Amino acid sequence: MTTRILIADDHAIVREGLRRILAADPAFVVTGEASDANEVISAVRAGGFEVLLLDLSMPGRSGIELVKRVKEERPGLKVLVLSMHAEQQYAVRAIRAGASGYLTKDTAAAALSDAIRKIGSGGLFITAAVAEALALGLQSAEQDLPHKRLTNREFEIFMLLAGGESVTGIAERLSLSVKTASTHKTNILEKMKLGSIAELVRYALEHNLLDSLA
Amino acid sequence: MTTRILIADDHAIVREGLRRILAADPAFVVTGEASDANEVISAVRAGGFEVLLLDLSMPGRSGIELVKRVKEERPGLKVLVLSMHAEQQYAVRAIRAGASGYLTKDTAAAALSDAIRKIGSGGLFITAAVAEALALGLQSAEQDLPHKRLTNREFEIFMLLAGGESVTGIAERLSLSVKTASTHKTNILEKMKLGSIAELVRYALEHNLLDSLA
DNA sequence: TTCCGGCGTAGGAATTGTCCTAGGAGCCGC
DNA sequence: GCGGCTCCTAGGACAATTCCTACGCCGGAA
Repeated sequence: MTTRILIADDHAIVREGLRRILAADPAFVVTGEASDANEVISAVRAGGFEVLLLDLSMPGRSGIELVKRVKEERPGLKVLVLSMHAEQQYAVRAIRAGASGYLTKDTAAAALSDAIRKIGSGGLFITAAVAEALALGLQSAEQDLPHKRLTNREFEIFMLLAGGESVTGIAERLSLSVKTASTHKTNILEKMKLGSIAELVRYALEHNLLDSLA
Repeated sequence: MTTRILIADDHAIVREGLRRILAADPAFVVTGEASDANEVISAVRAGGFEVLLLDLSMPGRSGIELVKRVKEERPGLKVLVLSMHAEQQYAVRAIRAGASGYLTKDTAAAALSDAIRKIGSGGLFITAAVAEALALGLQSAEQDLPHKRLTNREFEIFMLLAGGESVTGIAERLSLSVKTASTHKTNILEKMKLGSIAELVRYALEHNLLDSLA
């Protein structure tokens, strides 16, 4: 019994490489390719495959959103996310969005076949670290977007940080101790699972929270 | 007559994919792989291949510098740079550093063979747009956008900052003093007239310099 | 009512980053 | 081949930020 696979990656060379890796295993057959989010959605609607091999560094829609849309469209379809990024937060988000597995591109080619085989039979394919992060996060069970879990004060400071204010500047504007502003900043990054101001800014831009700024 | 090739890419899956693509052409034989800069240098010293297929997917990291080091080590070796980034500035920098060609990963697999064949016989493989940018030369092209005025070192650090690295992290990665990394950061912000890391990140996103980050 | 937990607030100690300054290397023009 | 230039590098003193800890407040639960 063969597993039919759709490869989604915006780089032709990577698609071709993946195709050839998968071709080596007779249990797999690649039935199509997609090079951007729209093609993925079209292909999902058309059907004809059991596993979607999805590269998360695709342009346009943020990758996670795409996973969600795919699962809304066809909940039964298995999605294996392939990413450049080892960061757990992406993995966790991808799994929460409905992906069945998360692989980084620095894993061995053999692991790719294993992963597809595993999720094809209904399992999850994730690393121990991701599993743990998921377990820890599950009890809080935030369904909403991370930034909605911030308190009012935190959100206020979040916006100032995204706008480029330093902790000192924030403390002055809000008549707070620098320590307080810094504490909020730390809590915000922790709560939103972000590792730096750079990531915070990306988050804000991706969620259109900065429209008021030039 | 076969062309011997070394594949350098930090992602095992991508290496495997490239290997299989090249395997389809009898004129090529892949004689080795390297997964980081040190392995590349070691392999170059050891020799045994005519073409180095080098992935620059992490532009900030050791990209352009690595090309230079390779060419210092063995000037006769042909280097074909493979990148995630369509941005011309990477291509121009790579060519100036001594690369014989520049391909993005969204080009077709067939183009890869063409490119290797072409540079193997001593030619250059670049797109018309890159050729034009090169021809226009140092002056005009670099007055253009603020980020093009950055030096190679500054641009490298710019990308790391945009990616969320701290000055300390950058200093460690590049084996620099924290003071040096901080000096570069200050100079970058000054040169680009940016007031904070948040603005730097927005700049990078607006100019599509961060496509590889999700 | 009393207790609990989250929120907003900081202090002191420790870490991290900046500012000012400067030296060596390489390159270009004359 | 000698200034003069930019680039990359960093030291010392200082400033900003974080880390760990904690305390009062308030609203909901027991």
